[in-house]
Amino acid sequence: MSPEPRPHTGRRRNPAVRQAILDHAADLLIAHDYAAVSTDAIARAAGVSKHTIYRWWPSKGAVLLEAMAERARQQTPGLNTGVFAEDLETFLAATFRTADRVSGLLRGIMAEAQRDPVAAEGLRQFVTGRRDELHALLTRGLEQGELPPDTDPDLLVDQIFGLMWYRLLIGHAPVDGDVATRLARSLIHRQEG
Amino acid sequence: MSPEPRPHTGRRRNPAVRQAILDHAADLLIAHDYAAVSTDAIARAAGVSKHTIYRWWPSKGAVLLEAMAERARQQTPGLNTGVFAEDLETFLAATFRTADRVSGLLRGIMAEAQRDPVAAEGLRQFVTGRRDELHALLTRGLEQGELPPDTDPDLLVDQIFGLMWYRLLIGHAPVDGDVATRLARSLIHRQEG
DNA sequence: TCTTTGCCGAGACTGATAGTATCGACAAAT
DNA sequence: ATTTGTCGATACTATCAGTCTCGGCAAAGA
Repeated sequence: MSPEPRPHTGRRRNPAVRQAILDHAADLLIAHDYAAVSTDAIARAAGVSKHTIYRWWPSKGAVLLEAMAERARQQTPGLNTGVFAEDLETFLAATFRTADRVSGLLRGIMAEAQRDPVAAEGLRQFVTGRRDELHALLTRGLEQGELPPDTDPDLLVDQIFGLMWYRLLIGHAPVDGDVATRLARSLIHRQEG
Repeated sequence: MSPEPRPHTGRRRNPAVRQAILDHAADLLIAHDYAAVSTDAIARAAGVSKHTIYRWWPSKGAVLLEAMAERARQQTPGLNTGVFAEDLETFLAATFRTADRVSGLLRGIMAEAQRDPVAAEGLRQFVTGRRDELHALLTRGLEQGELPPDTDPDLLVDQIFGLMWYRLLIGHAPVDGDVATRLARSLIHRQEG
């Protein structure tokens, strides 16, 4: 009862096709409204059969999610300089600016995650990764005494990413480097009160 | 060229029908998955023709939005006691608990707002109202010296509501009275550092 | 009471979309 | 050469948002 007696013969998956699907899915979501992005549209833009999409991904949300993760991986916020205040500001500025640039992508994923469990679980994992990064950074700041000693890192992480997503989804205020700076400084400054 | 020479004759709108639509729309969104809530489902549940829904609302998102606003109006967070720390905690606890109870409704609206401009604009107005309330409360706390003097109320409002929405939408952590309390205290405590 | 106006339900209809199924061509490994 | 599996084309089902038409009926004025 070996699960896979024959490793893999026959034609292999074409990586160019996979990349084309992910690229065009991301581009469509960034450029157009979320409502305009259908699997047919993705297939058409990528020059690919819809069948091929569903061969490799279980749902549209799964495609969009992987496309987002792919884009996110391309830009990782810079390494730590060791100076907490500087690191925090850099991290937030890079995160916010990138998020704003691909806001259509993020908003579409979030909407899809509310109806597609696969996308929801994927988004949760993605978000967990980002939260862990920021959590580690904040913990370091806490240990260095750069944050109030009674700070709850979990709560603070959700305040920061929460603000970002909230503004992206509602659109009442910008998500840019300026906000990132102001936010970072407001968190640091408090200890001097 | 009088726009409306005859004020209004003929049969009037039945308020019970309007209420039934809004009630069942909200109930469906709270009880079921967002994906399961269609206009057909709302019409069926409310014992109403789909035609009647579209006579009074321009889109499904508009119905859901008004249903949400209706529910939100039913519970207004308690009045101010004058003690800022107490008021803040009460406001947050009431807001968070209510939001969690109708989380399905909120998540559905947010998803719909990403594809329906009518729902987006409505949600923005709704959210603005809530933001103004909290903003006023925080400003009072700032004037009373209960918050760090360099606090930016706009930023803080978005941190608080941002955390709430972020947790509702991702579902990685609870939105309850406990979180509200911890959050409120973390904001107050800082001045004592 | 009779007529007009407009609400409302029933249900057919269009168009878009997610996801599935079938087929044939073809590429890769043995 | 044969087997295995990829891929495009295309048709298909099912669902859903939103429109349309029809017929019944309730309310207001004459």
